[in-house]
Amino acid sequence: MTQARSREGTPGGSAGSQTLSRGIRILEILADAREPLSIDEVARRLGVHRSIAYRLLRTLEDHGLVVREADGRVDLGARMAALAAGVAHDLQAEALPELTQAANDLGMTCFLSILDREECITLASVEPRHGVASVAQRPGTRHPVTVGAPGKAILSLAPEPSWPEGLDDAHRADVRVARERGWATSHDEVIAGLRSIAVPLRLPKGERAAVAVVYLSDPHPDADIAARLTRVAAAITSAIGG
Amino acid sequence: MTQARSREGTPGGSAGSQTLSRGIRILEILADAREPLSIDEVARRLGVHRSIAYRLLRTLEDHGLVVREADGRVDLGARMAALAAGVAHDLQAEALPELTQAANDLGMTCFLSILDREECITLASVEPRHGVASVAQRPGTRHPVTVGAPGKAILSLAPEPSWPEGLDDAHRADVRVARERGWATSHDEVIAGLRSIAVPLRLPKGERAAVAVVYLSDPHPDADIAARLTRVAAAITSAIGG
DNA sequence: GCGATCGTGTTCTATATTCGAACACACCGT
DNA sequence: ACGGTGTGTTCGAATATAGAACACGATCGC
Repeated sequence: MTQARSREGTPGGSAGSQTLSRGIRILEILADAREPLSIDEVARRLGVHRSIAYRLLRTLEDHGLVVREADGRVDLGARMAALAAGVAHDLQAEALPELTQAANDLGMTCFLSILDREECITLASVEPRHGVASVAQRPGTRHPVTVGAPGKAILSLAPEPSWPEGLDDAHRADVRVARERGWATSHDEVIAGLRSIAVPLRLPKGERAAVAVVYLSDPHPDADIAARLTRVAAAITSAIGG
Repeated sequence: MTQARSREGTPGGSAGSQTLSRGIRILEILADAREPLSIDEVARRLGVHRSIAYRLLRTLEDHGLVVREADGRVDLGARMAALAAGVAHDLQAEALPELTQAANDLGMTCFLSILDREECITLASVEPRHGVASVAQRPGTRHPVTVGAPGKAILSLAPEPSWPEGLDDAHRADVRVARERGWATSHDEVIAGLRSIAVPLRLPKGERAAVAVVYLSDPHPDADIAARLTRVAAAITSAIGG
C-alpha cells in the first residue's frame, strides 16, 4: 500500500470500517446507476483499484445483494429488495394504492418521500396511467431537505430552530407559509420547469414524510391539488396507525 | 487474533472479504429480527466479539443503513429501503394494487414471491382489510423453493432436470401437476394448518416469481382461487411488460 | 447500601486480512 | 497486428482489522 490510505472516503464521515464502507458505497453506486455496471466502472466510481472492487463485488454477490448479468456486468440483486422489504413495507403497502388513486385522479406523478437525516428520499412513486405529461420521480432518489416541496413540507412539521443551516431566507419563508396552510409548493427547485406540491405526514415511529405531486403544466388549482393530497396523507396515516 | 479465523462464515460460501461479509450478515440479522436489537445481541448472533459488531454497526450507521433507537438498540434504517427502492420497485408498484384487490376479493392474505437462488423470498404481501382469518406473510421472509405452493409453482416453470436435488418424490409429483394445470397447492408445508395456492409468473428480466394466497379455512373452491390468481399474474405481467 | 449483571464505548497490540500492483487472457474495433 | 478495454488470478507488503482488556453507567436483587 503505497500511502495515502487515510480513510478519506466521504469527507465528513469518519467511518469505522474501510472495507465495509466501501462495500456499502458499491451498493449506493449501483443503486444510483440504475443500470448494470462493469466491474471496472464500479472501481472507477469508487476510486479504488480494480482488484479491490472485484473482491468486494464477489462478496456482495455471494450474499445475493449483487447479481451478474450474462456479459459480466453487475447490478443489485433481488435479495437486496428482500433485505429492505421489512423496513418500510407496511408503509408502501398502504401508501401505494392511495398514491395510485391520486395519481390517476390528478393525472400527475404522485409520490411519497421520507426524511432521512438531512435528505429527502423517495420511497414510492406512481405515475398516472393516462397522464398528460408524465414526470418520472424514481424511487430511491434523494435530495437535500432544503429544496423541493416535499422537503419544505417536512420541515414545516418541526420547530424553526431545528431547520438546517443551509436553508436560505427565501426558503425559510416558504416553510413558514407551508406550516400555516398545511402544504408546500416549489417551482424550478429540483428540476427546472417542474412544479411540485406537497403535504406533510407523520409516521408511527415519528419519522417525518410527505406526499407530493410533480407536474409541468397545472390543470388544477394548487389548493385543489393540496386538498386531494391532504386526503391521501390522512388515508395513509389512518391506515398505518399514525 | 488467537486462531480459528479461517473464514468459516457460511459453510458453503467462501466469500472474499470477511469484513464486508460480516457487515452484510448484520443487515440480514436485523432484517430477520424484525425488531431493534442491542449491539450485544447482534454480536452474539453474529458470533463475534462485541467490539467488532460495534465497529461494523457504526459504519453501517454512518451510511444510514442502520439507525439507533433512543435506548441504544439498532435497527435497519430508512436508507436501506431507499437503496433497494430501485431494484424491485416497478414490480412492487404494479403488483401491490393487484394484490390488494385480490386479497380483498378473496378475503385472504395475498403475496408475491420471487426466486433467488434456491430460495423463495416474499417481496410484497397484502392482508385483506376485512378478512376472516388474516394470516400474515411478512415481506422479506424466505424459505427453500422445495416447500410451499409458491416454490412449486416457480419450479413448474423450469424443466425437470433443473429441479433441486432436495426435492422428494411427493413434491416432484406436485410440481408436475402444477405444470399441467398452471397452479400449485400446499398443505401444512411451511406452516402447519395453513393451505396455499400459487400461480407462477415470469418477470421481464427472466426471473421466476409467483403470486399466491395463504389461508386457514377455504371459503372458495381451489380452482376459483387459482383463476383469480391467474388474472392477477396476467395483470402484473402485462403491466410490467413481461 | 452493596455486588452482580448487562449494557455501551474506548484503547491497544499482534497479525490475519486487506490492499493494490503486476500478470495472463479474451474480446472488439481499427 | 495493434491498442484499448474488460475479466480473473497471483502475491508480497503493511495496513486495517480483530478481539481482549479496560472504564463506566444503569438496573437489578438482596
